[in-house]
Amino acid sequence: MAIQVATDAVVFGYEARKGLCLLLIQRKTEPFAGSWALPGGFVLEHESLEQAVQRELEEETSLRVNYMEQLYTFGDPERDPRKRVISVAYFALVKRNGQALQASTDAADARWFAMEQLPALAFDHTHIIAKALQRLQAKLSYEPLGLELLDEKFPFSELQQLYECVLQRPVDRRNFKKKFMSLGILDELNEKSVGVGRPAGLYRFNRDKYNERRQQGMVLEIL
Amino acid sequence: MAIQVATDAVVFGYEARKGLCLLLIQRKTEPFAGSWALPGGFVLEHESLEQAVQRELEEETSLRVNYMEQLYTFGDPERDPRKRVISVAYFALVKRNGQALQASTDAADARWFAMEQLPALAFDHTHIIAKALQRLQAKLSYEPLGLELLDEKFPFSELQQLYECVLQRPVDRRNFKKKFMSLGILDELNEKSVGVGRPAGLYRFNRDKYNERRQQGMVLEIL
DNA sequence: ACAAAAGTGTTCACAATACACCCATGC
DNA sequence: GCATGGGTGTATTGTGAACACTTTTGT
Repeated sequence: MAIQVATDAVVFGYEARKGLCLLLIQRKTEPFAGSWALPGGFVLEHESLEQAVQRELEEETSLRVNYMEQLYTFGDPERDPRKRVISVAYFALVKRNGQALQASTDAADARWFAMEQLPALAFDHTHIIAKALQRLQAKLSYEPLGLELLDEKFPFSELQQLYECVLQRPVDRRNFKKKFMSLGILDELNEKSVGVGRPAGLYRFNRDKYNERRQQGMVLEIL
Repeated sequence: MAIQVATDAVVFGYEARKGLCLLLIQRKTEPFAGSWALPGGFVLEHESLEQAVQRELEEETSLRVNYMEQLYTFGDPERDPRKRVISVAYFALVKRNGQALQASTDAADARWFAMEQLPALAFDHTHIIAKALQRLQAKLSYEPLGLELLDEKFPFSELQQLYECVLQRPVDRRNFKKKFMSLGILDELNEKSVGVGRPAGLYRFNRDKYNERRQQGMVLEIL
């Protein structure tokens, strides 16, 4: 009997109200049927690892992600109680606006959970999530990953709140804006947000400028 | 037919004369028999991934490494011409002083190659090595990994040369020493090196102090 | 007019950089 | 005494951090 290869996706979303959220599915099948778990499943013979994660994610939640990278491979012989399975975990970010979740195929349900209110999880998924959160926090400081979590257009304060929420510490408004704007990857739009208080200018991520700077070997230290 | 799981080890060594070196083995078996490749092989049913890399490394080269961490998992369906194999690559550092290489079991030969003079390699190993080198360069800047490549006792200039060699740029002697010493993780010994020119003071890595600082959440930015 | 959130500049302290001369040993 | 590499300090510049008041809107 051979070793099986699976993938799991740690998918983060962000909402101003709930803060950082995580996408989980409820398992239909043993082991851990009924438990909440990361979306994922076995890799097919002829697909790449990336294709496998994306396929599983779509099958289980009908979701398309905005950013994805490999996180880590978990291979403890005891991580699956039934057989030997190693899992290549991926780390993903998604803009939540609009996209509805829709459980299907292998999942009984799919839901967003606030990071502070995660349910008990199957396998070693708590461990995987911890690693993903570390990665997110680390990368946020030197890559503009936060922009992958926000809507197309957003007020600057939302970006700041995202940073504060993920890094779990306050961020000075003026210093943050100064530094972030100096990266030259945000465009200010001629639109204002609505709501209570003074309307805020809206910004948009300029991916072209970003790629340009990257290619020039520019290091983007944000915090 | 299932997917197979293998591990590969990218093992770096350092020698003042040759600079950064890489450990390669010559394959005995198909595919790519006779080619040079990274040490590695299939994971057994009941061992962890780490155990697998270390076992393979010992079988093929009789070497024990000094530092090891997971690098990345390579899963392109075409990476092995015969069957589907995914490989979990590890990144390792070894102090070269003394330890003799000894090819055995699965390897026809095992040798250190200077990074600038690598032979043609089997599979996607060139790609794996490129990723490992990136990782080494990146980590060297914020973790004292260089110390895992040097002898127990070393003159400060050797550490500096190691950094210059890996990062491929000159480093100012005084600034480098100031910064590195301010980390408080090196002990100066009452011994001097011998050789041509003025004898140099010898230093030793104090792992206890290092772990202490880490636990205090200290960030070690080196360059 | 008041509550709520947005916008904006300056000062200060520390850290990174650049830089050149003298010292100890072996041959 | 000369060649080789080792050792050290200071001045300048740039960057990160701290900090408070005014503006715009809705109610």
